[in-house]
Amino acid sequence: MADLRTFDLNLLIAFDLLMKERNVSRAAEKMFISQSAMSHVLQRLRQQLEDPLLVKTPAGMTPTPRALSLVAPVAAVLKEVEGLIRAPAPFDPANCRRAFNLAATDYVEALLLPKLAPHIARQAPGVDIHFKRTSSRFPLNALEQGEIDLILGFEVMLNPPKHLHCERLFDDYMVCVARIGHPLVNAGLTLEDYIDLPHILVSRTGASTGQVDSWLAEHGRERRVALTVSHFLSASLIVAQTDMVMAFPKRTAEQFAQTLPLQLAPLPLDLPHYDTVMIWHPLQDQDPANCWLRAEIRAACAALDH
DNA sequence: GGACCGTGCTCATACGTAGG
DNA sequence: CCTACGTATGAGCACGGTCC
Repeated sequence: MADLRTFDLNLLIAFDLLMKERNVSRAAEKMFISQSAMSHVLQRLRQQLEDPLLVKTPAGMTPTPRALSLVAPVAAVLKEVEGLIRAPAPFDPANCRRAFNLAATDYVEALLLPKLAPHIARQAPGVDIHFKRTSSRFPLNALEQGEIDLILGFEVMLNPPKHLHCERLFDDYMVCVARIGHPLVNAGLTLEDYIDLPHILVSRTGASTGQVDSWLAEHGRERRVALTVSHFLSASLIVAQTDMVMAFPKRTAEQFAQTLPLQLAPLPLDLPHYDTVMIWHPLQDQDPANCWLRAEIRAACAALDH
């Protein structure tokens, strides 16, 4: 008996058909080859399996006991192989039990989760979502090893490697946030007014200057950062109770202003808009579960503007 | 890139058997 | 005995892989 390296597995398909048809010509037709070719195949099967397999009798081609004993196992093997090569079943969120790990900034988390979480809880009750805070270093290893399914954040900060898939989700820009009733902001904010105010800087990395300071430095100006904090939430609570102001992404500022006594005003400086992107590994591109989650995130982002 | 080799196909035909 | 049907066999060809 030959080993698998030399055994032509296509012979098993022919065997299956020959045993179903018990007729070389009809089996050949089913395999879209000539009768002669199928006869050659049968000859090879006989050599490989060291058994006549089908014997010509007055009743037609009659299987040997060895052939009969192989019918069920060969059919089972072929069915299994067919299952292996068939396209994967579409993702079924309603019956899926798994967890997704997303690396994201607190900005994305605060903005997206209120839209995303209720929808996922309804559509996919067995799916768990774990947001993990991104460090300043791009979590490439975690993404490549499958520990993280998606990365969400500002494109300009992440600067994703070219071989990864990167999709723009929405853009945003900075506004000035102050407490409701703030006298200067109420009156309309000039650059001079803005610079004179005490500022809160939100810095996850601990840096003492931000995008605003860079812009001011380019224009020969400077502001006073009176307080540096690491979270948007604590910054918002402080701004709501003091005359300090902060530069804040407009979308989250609007969100916080719904529950805190905060108002938004245009910044008296010209900062660029920035894109929030979704990044995934090419290995996950065709994965039905990952495709589904990306579609859910897209839908949640589309709902942000409504 | 060309020579060589193995594999699997088709074509033509031989062979075996059953039925008229 | 002839014919029809189904299977087996050998020659030739195309194709892909390996080696130099």
